[in-house]
Amino acid sequence: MAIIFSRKCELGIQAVLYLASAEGREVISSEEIANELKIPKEFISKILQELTSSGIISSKKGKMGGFSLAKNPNKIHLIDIVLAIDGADIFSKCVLGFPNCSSETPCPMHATWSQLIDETFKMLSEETIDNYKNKVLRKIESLK
Amino acid sequence: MAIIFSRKCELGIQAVLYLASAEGREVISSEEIANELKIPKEFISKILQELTSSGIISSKKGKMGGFSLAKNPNKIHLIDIVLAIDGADIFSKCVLGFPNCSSETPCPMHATWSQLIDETFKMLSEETIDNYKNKVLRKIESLK
DNA sequence: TTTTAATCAGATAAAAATATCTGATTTAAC
DNA sequence: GTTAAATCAGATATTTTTATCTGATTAAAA
Ligand code: SF4
Ligand code: SF4
Repeated sequence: MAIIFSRKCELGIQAVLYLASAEGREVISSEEIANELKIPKEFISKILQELTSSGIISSKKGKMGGFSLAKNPNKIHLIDIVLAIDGADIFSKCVLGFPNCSSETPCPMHATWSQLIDETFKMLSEETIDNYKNKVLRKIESLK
Repeated sequence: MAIIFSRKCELGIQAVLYLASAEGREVISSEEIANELKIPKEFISKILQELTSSGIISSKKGKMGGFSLAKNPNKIHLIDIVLAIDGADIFSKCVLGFPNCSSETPCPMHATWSQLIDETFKMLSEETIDNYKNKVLRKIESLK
């Protein structure tokens, strides 16, 4: 189903981007996020909880509660979300599924794949969600 | 669990590489492959069946039966195995999981990711299993 | 202070992926 | 021809991932 990120991670990124695009407003309810992203409220709630406990977003309980970014959008990198939800496995494990390969006698796939995944890691680490929010907002609007 | 290929696909690649490394012998039984790769015989059998029906390997039934490459190892590309088992989704679907994105108003992730996945596709298409077999055989031996 | 609307936390359900079982079929060797 | 060893095909079981439900807690507003 998912390409390289888990579904949870995909939706986590989408949700954080949506929060970023709603700058200026205090908090956004999980219901609004669910409606905008066209996914069940309960599922995104679970994901938002994970992101809250890892410090990327913050939540306000009670009536008029909701979620907001925990820090400035130019301080949040995509890699933060990926690591919080999916962990670091994709950046370290063998792409062919061999257990405990030390890459002492690397197979020919190793070099190319290492380079690709390193570039991916670099991209995710460099890009802040600040750079993304407006374009993705348009994307979300096109879902309506 | 798996990075970008499904577990089936990982094991499919491993199995084809093992067949390639056993050049000269007529057929290899699924049991031998299972033992060498340290995975259940029944699971690899299912995968070998899929690869047989997609024409990458061929099988010989009955006593003394087993599997062998269907063509010269320099004619089999890694992409053949990936497409046969996992299909083309990873090369075309949105990495953020947005449905039907036409990339008319691409988000900033699009360009970088497209490039990375295109390079992956290119690598898988260019590399034949002939290039891989010896190194991977060493890898398999190190599992013992 | 009571009501209401929201998150939170943990349990549960459903779906998908992964793995295993069973029996039929095929073919080599006796 | 019979037996034995292998694939083949489809059903079933297990595990993991994805999704949903339920009830408790929190805090704003009446
Ligand atoms: S060398 Fe090959 S088998 Fe080893 S970790 Fe790298 S890709 Fe995997
Ligand atoms: S533009 Fe962005 S949202 Fe659209 S397919 Fe590309 S990565 Fe996905």
